[in-house]
Amino acid sequence: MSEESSNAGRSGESGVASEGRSGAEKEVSTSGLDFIRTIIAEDLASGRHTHVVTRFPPEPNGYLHIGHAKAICLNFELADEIPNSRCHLRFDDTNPSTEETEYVEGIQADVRWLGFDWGEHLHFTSDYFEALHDYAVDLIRQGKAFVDDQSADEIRANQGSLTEPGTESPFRNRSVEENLDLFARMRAGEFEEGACVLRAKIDMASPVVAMRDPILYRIQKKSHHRTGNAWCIYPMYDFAHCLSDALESITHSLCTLEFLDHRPLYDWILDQLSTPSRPRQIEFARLNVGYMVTSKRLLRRVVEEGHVSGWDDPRMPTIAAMRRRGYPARAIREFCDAVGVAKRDNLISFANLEFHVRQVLNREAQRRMGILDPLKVVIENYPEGEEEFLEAVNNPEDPAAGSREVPFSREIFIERDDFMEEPPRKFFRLAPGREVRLRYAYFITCREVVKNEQGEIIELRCTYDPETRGGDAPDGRKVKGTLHWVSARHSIPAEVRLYGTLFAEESPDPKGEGGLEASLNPDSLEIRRDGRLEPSVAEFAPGETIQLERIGYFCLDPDGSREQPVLNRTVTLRDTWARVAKKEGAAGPQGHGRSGEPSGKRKRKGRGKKADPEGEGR
RNA sequence: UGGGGCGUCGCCAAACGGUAAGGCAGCGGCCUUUGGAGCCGCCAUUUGUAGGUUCGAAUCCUACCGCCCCAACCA
Repeated sequence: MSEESSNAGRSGESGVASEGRSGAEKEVSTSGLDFIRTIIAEDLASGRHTHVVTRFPPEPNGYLHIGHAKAICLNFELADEIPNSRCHLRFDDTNPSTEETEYVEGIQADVRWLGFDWGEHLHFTSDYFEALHDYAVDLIRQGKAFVDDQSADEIRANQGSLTEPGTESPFRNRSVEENLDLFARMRAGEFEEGACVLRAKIDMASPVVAMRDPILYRIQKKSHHRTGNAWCIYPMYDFAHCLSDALESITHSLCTLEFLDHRPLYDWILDQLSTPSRPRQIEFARLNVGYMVTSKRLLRRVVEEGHVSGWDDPRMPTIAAMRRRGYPARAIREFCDAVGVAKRDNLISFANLEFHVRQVLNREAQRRMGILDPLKVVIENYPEGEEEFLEAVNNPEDPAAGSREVPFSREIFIERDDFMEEPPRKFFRLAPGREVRLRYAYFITCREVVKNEQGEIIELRCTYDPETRGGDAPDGRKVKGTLHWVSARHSIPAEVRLYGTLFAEESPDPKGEGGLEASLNPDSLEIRRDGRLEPSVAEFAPGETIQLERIGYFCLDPDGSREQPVLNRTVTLRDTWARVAKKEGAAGPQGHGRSGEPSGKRKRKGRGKKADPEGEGR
């Protein structure tokens, strides 16, 4: 319990202000603050607290997802905003049958990657097992807890229903001595799993089901990932969580709405026991994002049933997956900030997340050229065997990013859907007889279309204007379109993975007809194996994200090599042409390698989701 | 049907009795060597509904309607 050291030092121990400081309520401006920050501002103004201690308390039974990201940002940012405050990372490891070390490591990596630091305050509920046990004994001594020999079925049957009160256990009135003895023997391993449990003695007739003599301890003869076989009784969430908060001097214990009903129990337990501090639980609405699902149970199924390659498959809504896909940590943070904190159910559009991803990538990602679906172009009047290097800006949004040289030669590749034999209105790209600009290179004019026996276009014959080197015509003539390209001879091959949404509908219903299987988007992954990239892409390391001009942002995947990079499409560029083409009704090209884009159906029967059985907020 | 929470623009979200911020999406336009980015403009006479209080109501009161959560020895 040496939890009293604040990162920033010199703050009041439990966060509660010393007497003299409190006094008259100061007026604080809370305008524009979310309700949690409002509460905190008032606590600070009234002198109730001098600083804040929050915590992010994941259970190590799976990887963190976008929903956790919101809780992480909220808790850690609060600690950053308020002087002398801190945020703990606490693993809520009270259930040895589902928890593993693999997850505690993954979770730490994810939180760190998101940009947060818990300093000295890495904690485990399992560190408090002894203290928790002593608190339980205290409760028994007070006559407020008892050992119940009923079976799980009996306990359930006697619990009553939502409209009917439960009935008291026949073991409810055992003496303190007997309970003490029985609990000691539970701990000593004398009973089998399920033989008995420790229950609080509260009120079987309470309209709040959580208050009907809730179970505090159960027997589990399982090895725990940290305590090994030291224990065979493990505390339940409701008992462990509030006390762990109190032991760590947490001031504001933020969790998701499904724990609202548990608050009376949270408070009851703390009211019965003498703890070093008195935390306050505050509930907020969990984050829901379109086409994503945030239930560790479900995500685990998606992984285990092989619908994706793993927890970090770029289609997953996990933090590890978003990292692999190329979502910048900053984008996720800005997204969470923008979404806000409130108590109403929500479903944030996937487009909103993508907006934040594009926003930071636009500022930070270097530009390169690459072709997803190559169409060969021969520039007839360009000397055979010749090559030259053209200067290209690395990031127009960031002059400091400098420039590079891109090789040019007689044979190049352009994007297949940058050419149309019979261009519709408003199609500004290449067409027979039309002149366009090759980015950073020359104006070219299409002279001839070469087809195979099947009538498929296999090559374009063009001419270039040597006067337009770099992309400007000395005579001032303009072109409507600028195309990206790659020198055939110099380019390197690439595999490009295009991702659509993992789920088919904005508000997936894996519990409905067809189950999980039917709710998945069958087109969530499209692999392009014929990609060609300008050679300098080889210089990027796995994990780095670049923009392929006019196409989108792509992250180098660890599966690739320098010789043959593998690119994960992070997000497409906004594609005005796709919208125009659609509006024009033209069956024109759909843009560059679109696949499985959200179709925009917003089916939802009611808002919000069934609570994650492993809700992320606590 | 017991208890609890929540209803403000298509999606988020401010407004705390003084006359509906902002973001996303969308729609126009400008600009552009990325149909990207950027810039400009438009986008709730009305806050689930119906009453009431008040000079004045999204904010207070009443009733109704709707959505979500709670009956794991999970968290």
